[in-house]
Amino acid sequence: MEGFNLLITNIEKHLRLSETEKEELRHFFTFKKLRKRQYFLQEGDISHYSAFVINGCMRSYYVDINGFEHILQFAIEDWWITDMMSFTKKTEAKLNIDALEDTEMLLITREQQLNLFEKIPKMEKYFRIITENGLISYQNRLLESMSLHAPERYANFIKRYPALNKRLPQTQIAAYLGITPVFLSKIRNNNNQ
Amino acid sequence: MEGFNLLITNIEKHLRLSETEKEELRHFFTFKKLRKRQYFLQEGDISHYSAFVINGCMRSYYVDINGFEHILQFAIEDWWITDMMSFTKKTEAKLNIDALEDTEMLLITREQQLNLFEKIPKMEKYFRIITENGLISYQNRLLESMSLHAPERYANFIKRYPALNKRLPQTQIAAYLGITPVFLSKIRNNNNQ
DNA sequence: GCCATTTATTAATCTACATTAAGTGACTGA
DNA sequence: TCAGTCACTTAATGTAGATTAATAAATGGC
Repeated sequence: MEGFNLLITNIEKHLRLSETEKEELRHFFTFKKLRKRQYFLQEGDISHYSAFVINGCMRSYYVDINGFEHILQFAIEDWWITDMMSFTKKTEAKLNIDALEDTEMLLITREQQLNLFEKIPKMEKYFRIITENGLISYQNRLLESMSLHAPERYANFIKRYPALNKRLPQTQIAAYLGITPVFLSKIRNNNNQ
Repeated sequence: MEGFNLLITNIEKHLRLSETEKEELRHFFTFKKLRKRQYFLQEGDISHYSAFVINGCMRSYYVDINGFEHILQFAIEDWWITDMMSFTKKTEAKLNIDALEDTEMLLITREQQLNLFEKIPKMEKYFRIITENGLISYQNRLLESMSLHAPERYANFIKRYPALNKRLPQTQIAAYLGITPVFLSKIRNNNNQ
């Protein structure tokens, strides 16, 4: 399966897998390609899958009552993405997830994930760690959004994700930072007074 | 141990425990009391413990370069609180945690937690679920902070935590909502135009 | 290779919320 | 008991960032 090794490498950052376990693991995932702009999840649907990106780029976002998009997460290669609320509780998703570039990924359903925990218990550890890290990064973003002004948040974004800054259109970065593209343009040209 | 049953009840919302397991569990936790205004964790220290609140109220907050406090989380009875980043990675905490009321809690160290996962593997499931829920609620807050105005965020806060709204001073609620107490006063008296 | 759409820039005006300040009542503690 | 702090209110003024609109540049479909 294409890209499966990337996942294995990612898992092995956190724990050791035997060859047998790697072989077993393979059967819990399915491969999927998305075209640029194609939806992976739409608001109101149930997020049956959690996705591990092999290459390309996805985003999860919320559309407010005025139709504006607010980006919660980008996911490039080696990152996980899903609507955690909908995935774990089978509720209707509030988020949309789509592809910003042609993207390849590996999918797992919640049921398969829970089966996996039975079959290879240490995978529970892997997902606990992934989830801890996700929580940390949301916590960090919340904290930044409360304590920093837009130019500083943008500076941190560049420092943290230099690749994304070059790769993504300004509209998307603005929707991630919680500002308008107009204001991001000013920040970039240092006209923000 | 005082309050231990509250923890057991909380765990049993997610999985079954045998009597033996409950007995074993007990040894992984220590009991601690805090006076109102007493620190549980200070910025720069390492968060050795994760705390389960039995009664009282705690908060975690970040102090920005201008000295303003931004509250990330309140924890009343039946809630967990820690600086997840510092707790899991042994880095210097960016957050402070202190008691808003006299508080009793049960503590576990990261080492004890990891031992616990060895000894009672299903406890890994418990903490995975707790962490998933924590991630969901941070995600939700970030989303609200990006897509709603302060009066709507306050309305949601009241709906979600009616008890906290009555119990906490306005200063603390404002620091949680990311606004000034002055502005919260206006919102409450509906003078926010 | 051209037209249509999307993406970025610049400037003028507007608004949600912050800041400062002054005043009130309530709680605290020697 | 009284001074001192603390929590809240109200009002005047200030500002980070939004909105709108006009224009330019880049992109993409056929």
